[in-house]
Amino acid sequence: MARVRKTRDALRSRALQRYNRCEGTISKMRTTIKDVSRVAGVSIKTVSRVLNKERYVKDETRRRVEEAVAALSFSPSLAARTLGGRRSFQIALIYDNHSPFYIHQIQEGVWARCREAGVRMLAQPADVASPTLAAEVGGLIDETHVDGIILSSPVTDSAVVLAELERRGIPFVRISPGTNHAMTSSVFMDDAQAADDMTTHLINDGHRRIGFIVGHPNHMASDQRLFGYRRALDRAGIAFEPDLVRPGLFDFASGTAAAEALLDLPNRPTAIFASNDDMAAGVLAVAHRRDIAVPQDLSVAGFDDTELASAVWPPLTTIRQPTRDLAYSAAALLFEGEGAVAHRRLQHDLIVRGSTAKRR
Amino acid sequence: MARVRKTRDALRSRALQRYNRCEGTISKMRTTIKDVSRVAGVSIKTVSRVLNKERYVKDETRRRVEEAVAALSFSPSLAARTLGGRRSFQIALIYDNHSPFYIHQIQEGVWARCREAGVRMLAQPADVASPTLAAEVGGLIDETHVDGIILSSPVTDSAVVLAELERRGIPFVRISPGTNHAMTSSVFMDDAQAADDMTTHLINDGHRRIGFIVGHPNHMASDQRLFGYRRALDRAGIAFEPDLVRPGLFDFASGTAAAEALLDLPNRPTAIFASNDDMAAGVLAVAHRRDIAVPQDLSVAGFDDTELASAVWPPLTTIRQPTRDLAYSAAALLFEGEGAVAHRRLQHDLIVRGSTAKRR
DNA sequence: CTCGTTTATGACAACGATGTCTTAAATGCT
DNA sequence: AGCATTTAAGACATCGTTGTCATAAACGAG
Repeated sequence: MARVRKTRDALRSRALQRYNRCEGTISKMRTTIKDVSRVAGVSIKTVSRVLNKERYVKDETRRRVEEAVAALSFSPSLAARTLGGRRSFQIALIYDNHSPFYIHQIQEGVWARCREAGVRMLAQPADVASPTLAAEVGGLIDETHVDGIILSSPVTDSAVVLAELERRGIPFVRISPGTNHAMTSSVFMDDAQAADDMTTHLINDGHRRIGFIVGHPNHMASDQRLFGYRRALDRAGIAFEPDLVRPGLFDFASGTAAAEALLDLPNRPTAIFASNDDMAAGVLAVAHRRDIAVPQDLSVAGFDDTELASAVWPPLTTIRQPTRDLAYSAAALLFEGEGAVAHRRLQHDLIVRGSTAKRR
Repeated sequence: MARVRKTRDALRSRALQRYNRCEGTISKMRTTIKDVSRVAGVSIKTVSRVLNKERYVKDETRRRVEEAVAALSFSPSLAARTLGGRRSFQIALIYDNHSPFYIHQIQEGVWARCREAGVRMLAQPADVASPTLAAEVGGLIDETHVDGIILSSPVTDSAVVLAELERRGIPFVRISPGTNHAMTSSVFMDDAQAADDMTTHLINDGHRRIGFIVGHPNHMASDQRLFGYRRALDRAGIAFEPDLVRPGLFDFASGTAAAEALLDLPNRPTAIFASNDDMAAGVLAVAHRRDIAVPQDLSVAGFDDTELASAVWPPLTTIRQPTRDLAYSAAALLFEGEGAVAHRRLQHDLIVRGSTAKRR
C-alpha cells in the first residue's frame, strides 16, 4: 500500500513542508518582489517596472508601489536580477599596486561613482606577473556577470588581460594606461608633461645636477616620467648623465637605496626627483641620516601628492596627480560610454612645498 | 485567420528565436553547468556535486567531470548558486576608517582568507554617523545574500548595526571591538596593555612628563589606549596631568595641532606618545619646524606600525598592531565558526626605532 | 538468496527577478 | 462612431544553479 501511494504522499509532504516554511513558524523568509506586489495590489511585473524606472506605469500605480517598497524596506535580490535580466549591477575594479595610498584613492573614486549609479563595485587585487591572470579575470567575469571592468595600472597594460576582455566584448576603462592609448577607453594625465614641469621647476631654481629615481618597471608611467625628465633637461641644454638616474620600485626601501647611491657620487646632485612620494620619503630619510639639510643642501621632489607627501618633514614638493578624480571619471566613462571608445585627460598640478628650494 | 492562430504562431516564433539564439549565429552564450554535463556525460546534478565536493560521487566520475570543467574553463555563476542554494559564496567587509594604510591591511587580510575559501569579499565603506547606516547594511544583505559580515572599527560598535545583524541572525565577526566583547565573535589585541607597554618603555627611558594624544572619539580603542597610558603612570607613581593629554582624530593634522599645544606648555613634555602613527608623524613635523631635535630633545612614539612609521624621519618607535593578521583571523573565524561565539586575541609588539631615546 | 544499507546518480521543482508576448483601456484621428 | 495608436498592466517562460526526492546498483549480514 505504501508503495502505491508514493507519489501522492510525496506531493502531500512537499505541500506540508512549504506550509511549515511559509506560515507555520515565525517566517525568516526574505522579502521578495511578490510581497511588494501583494501589498501594492499589482503584479510582480509592474513592481519590476517601477524598480527599473520603465515607462508605461501610471503615476498613481507608481506611487502605490513605491510606498509598498518603502513600507517593507524591500531591496531586490541582485542574484535574481542578474540571472533573469541582462545587467548585474556590478562592476569590477582590478588592481595590482603596492602603494596603499594610491589604491585607497582609486577605490574611493570608483566607489563614489558606483554609488551614484546604484551599482556595486567589486575590488579585485591581482598579480600582473601571475601566469593565470587572464584565466582569473575570465573566471571573475563568468562568476559575477559584471557589467564592466575598470583596470588600474599596471593591469592596464597586461596584454593577456586586454585580449581576454576584447574577446568577451565586455566594456572596460583603463586608468592611466601606458600602451595602445587610442584603442580602448581610458582616463589619464600627462605623466611626461608633469615630470617635465617638475624638472623645469628644479632647473629654474638653479639646479643643474638633478638626480632621478625611476618608477617600477611594470608601470608604463615610469617611462613617461623619465621621458619628461629628459625632455626638460634637453630643452634647458643640460647634458643627460646616466649616473644620475637610478632604478626604483615605487616603495620606500627602493627610494632609500637609490638615494644612497646618488649621494655617494663624487659630485653629488643638488636635487633629487623621485617618481613617487614613497621613494621621495626614502630620500628624505637618507638625507636626515647623513645630516644633509633639506632643502638647503638638497632639494627633494616627489610625485602623486598622496597623504604621505604632507606627513613627512619637510613636506614634499610634488605633482598632484588627480588619482581619485581619475578613478571617478573612469567609472563615469563606463556608465555613460555606451560601449564607444572615449578618453578623458585630467590636469595635474605642481605643488611646491618645503622640500625644494633655490640652489645656494 | 490571423487571430485564430495567434497562440500557435507565438509558440512557433518563440522556438525560432531560441533556435537563432542558440545555433543560428556565432554563439556568445555563457558556458553553463549543462555544457559541462554534456561533455562529461553525466547529469547536471552530478556536476553540481563535484563542484561542491559532495560525497557519493565515484572517483572515475569525479575525474571526468573535473576534466570537462577544465576543458571548458567553466566558472559557475554565483548568481545562480546564490539563488538556487543556501550560500552566496560572498561575505562583506564593512569599514569606516580614514587611515588608508590601516584599511589596506584589513582588506588584504580578509581577502587572503576569502581567497583560500573560494569566497568573494565585498568591501563596503560606510559612515557610522549616517542615520541610515542600519538600513544600508540591511539593504546590502538583502541585495547580495552575503553569508557573513566582518566589521572593522568603528562600525564594530554601532548599536544599530549590531541590532540589525542580530535581528537577521547573520553570522558576523568584529575586528577590535570596543563594547560587549563577550556577546559576539571577535578578534582583537590588548590596546590597553600595548599603550601601557609603550608608556612604561618611555618611563624606563627616564621620561616623567609624557604627553599623550588621544585617538578619534568614535573608536573605542582610543579609550583603551588612554587607559593603558594612565595605568602605566599610576604604577610608576607619576601623577596624571590633564594638560599633557590632548584630543586627536587619528589624522596628521590633528597630530600637529596637539603637538603645538603640548610644546607650547611652559614646562613642556620630554616625550609625546600619539595614539597612532599618523598623529605621531604630525608631532615629528612640528618638532622639525621648531628645531627641536628628535629624539635628543623630544621622544616621539606612535601606534600601529603602519608603513608610515618607517617612512618618516626618524623612524617611529611604535606598537606593531597585527592588523592584517587580525583581519585574516576574523575571516577565518567566520568560516570556521559554525555560528558559535568565539574570540581570538593576537599579540602586539613594541617596536623600538629612532624616534625615542633616554632622557638627557 | 533475500533483505536492508550504503553508494551513486538522475529527474524535477525552486530560487526571485527580468524579458517577451498578450491584452485591455485610454487616446487621437478621420 | 470607427479604427489605429499609445498607454498600462498581467501571464508566463526563463536565467543557471542547488535542494529534495526517487531509484538503481553495489554491498553486507542473516
